[in-house]
Amino acid sequence: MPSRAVTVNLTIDEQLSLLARGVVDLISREDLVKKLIKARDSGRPLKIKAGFDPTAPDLHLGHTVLIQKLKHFQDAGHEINFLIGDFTGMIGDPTGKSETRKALTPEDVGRNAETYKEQIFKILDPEKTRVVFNSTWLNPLSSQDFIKLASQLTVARMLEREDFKQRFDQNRPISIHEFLYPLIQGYDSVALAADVEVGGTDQLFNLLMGRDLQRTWGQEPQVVMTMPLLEGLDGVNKMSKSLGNYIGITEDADNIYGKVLSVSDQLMFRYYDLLSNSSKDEITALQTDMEQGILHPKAVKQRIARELTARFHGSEAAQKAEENFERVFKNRDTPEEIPELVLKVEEASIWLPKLLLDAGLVNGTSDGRRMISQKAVEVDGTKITDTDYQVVASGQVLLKVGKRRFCRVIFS
RNA sequence: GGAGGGGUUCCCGAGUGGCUAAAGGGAACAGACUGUAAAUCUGUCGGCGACGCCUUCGGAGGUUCGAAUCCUCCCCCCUCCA
Repeated sequence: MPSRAVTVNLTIDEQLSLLARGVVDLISREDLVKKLIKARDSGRPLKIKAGFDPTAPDLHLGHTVLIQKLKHFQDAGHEINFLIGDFTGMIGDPTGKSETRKALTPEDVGRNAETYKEQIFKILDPEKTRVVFNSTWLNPLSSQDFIKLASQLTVARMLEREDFKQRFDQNRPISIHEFLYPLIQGYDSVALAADVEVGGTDQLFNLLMGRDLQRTWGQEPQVVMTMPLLEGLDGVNKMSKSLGNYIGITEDADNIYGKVLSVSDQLMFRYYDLLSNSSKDEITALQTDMEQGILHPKAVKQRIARELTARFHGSEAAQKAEENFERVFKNRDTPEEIPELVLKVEEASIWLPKLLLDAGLVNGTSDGRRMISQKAVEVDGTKITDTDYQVVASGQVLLKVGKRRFCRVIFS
C-alpha cells in the first residue's frame, strides 16, 4: 500500500469528493463549496474543529473514523484544531446515565492529552495539527458572560434535541447544566472561529448549536459534518470496548491484522470507505473487480488489513503480520514467536489439563479437560484426546489449544 | 408521602419446596466446512484428578429431612399517584 503523499493542490471537486466521503450529514454542501473556494482564493486554509473528551483515551478503529476525516481535511491543506474539552472535564460532567464522572485534575488532563497525541499522530501530521483546550477561553468567562450565553437559546429550542425531548416526554430528569453543554460546545466554535466542525452522528445537535451561536456573534456559521458509527467485528453493533468487538489501535500488529481479516466481506468495504486512504475510485475498482471474480475477496481484505496494520505499526510490521497469519492459519504452522514458560515440576510427569492451566492456555482444569475432549489440544503436534494424558516433564514441549493459542513449556 | 413491580449463572430471561448447576435465547469457546471470511451444522459453556464432592439464584438470618422457590429483617432498582 503506497502511503499517499500529502496532496495540496486538489481542485475543489477533488476536495469535495474526498471530504464528503462517508459522511452522514453535511450542512451544507453549498456552504462547504463556498468556503473551499474562499480558502483557495485567499490562500487561507479552513479551520477544522473536532472536540474530544479529556478522559483517558484508549482509541479503537471506530474512533479513528473521525480522525481519518480530519486527515482528509489535512491532506487537502486545511488546519486541524484538535479540541480537548478539559473545561467540562475538570468540572465533572454527570450527563451520562450511569455514574457521575469524577472531576479530572489538570494533571489528569495533561496526561490524557499526551496519550491522545501519541495515538492520533499515528494518523495526523503533528506539524499541521493544533491541539487546543477549551478551558483557555472558558475559564475567563464571568457569570454574566455565561448567563448571556444561556440567553441565546430557548428551552423549546433545546428540547428539539432528540434525547432531551425523549427524557422530557417520559418525565425523566434533565439537569439544568445539561442544557449548558451544547451551548459551551457551540461557544467553542465561536472562540475558534471554526469553518467546519466534524463529529459523530450523535453530536449533530451540538454541532448545529455552533452555527446558531456563531451567527449571533456575527461570524459565518461553520459547516457541520457528521461521521457514522463504525460497526465492530460482529458486523452488527457499533464498535465499542464494552461489547468486545473492537480493534484497538494500540494492539499489536498480529492482532490488528488478524482481526481486520476476520470481518465479513460486506463490512470490509465499510472499513475501506471510512478508514482507508485509498481514493473512492480505487475502492470502487476493487469492489467491481471482486464482484466480477477478478480479485479474490481475501486479497481485497488483505489489502485493507495491511494498510490498517501499517498505519499503526509501520509497513514492515504489517508485512510480518501477514506472513505470520499465513503461516499459522493457512499452513497450520506455528507462529514465529511463541510465548515460552519455564516450569519446575517435582514429579516425573504432569497431568495435561494442569499443564495447560499453568501455561495460561485454559481457565481451569475443567476448561482444559473440555478442550481435550473437543479435540482442540495438541502436544508437540500430536492431537491428544485422553483427558488423563500425562506429559513427561523433561526437555520442552509445544502446546497448542484451539487454532491460535500456543505455548512452549521448558521444564527445569 | 402513598400504591405497586422487580433483583436468577457473562447478558437477556424461565423457574414459585425435592426430578434444578438451574429451561430457552444471545454472547463466548471448540470441532467440521472455509478465504481463521460470513452463513451453516455439531458440541461445550460454575469449580474440583471428578459418574462423586464443593460453591452459586441481591444480603443476613429462620422454617423444613430438603429452599432459587416459604417466613423475618436489610440493601438496591423500576413504574404509577401526590
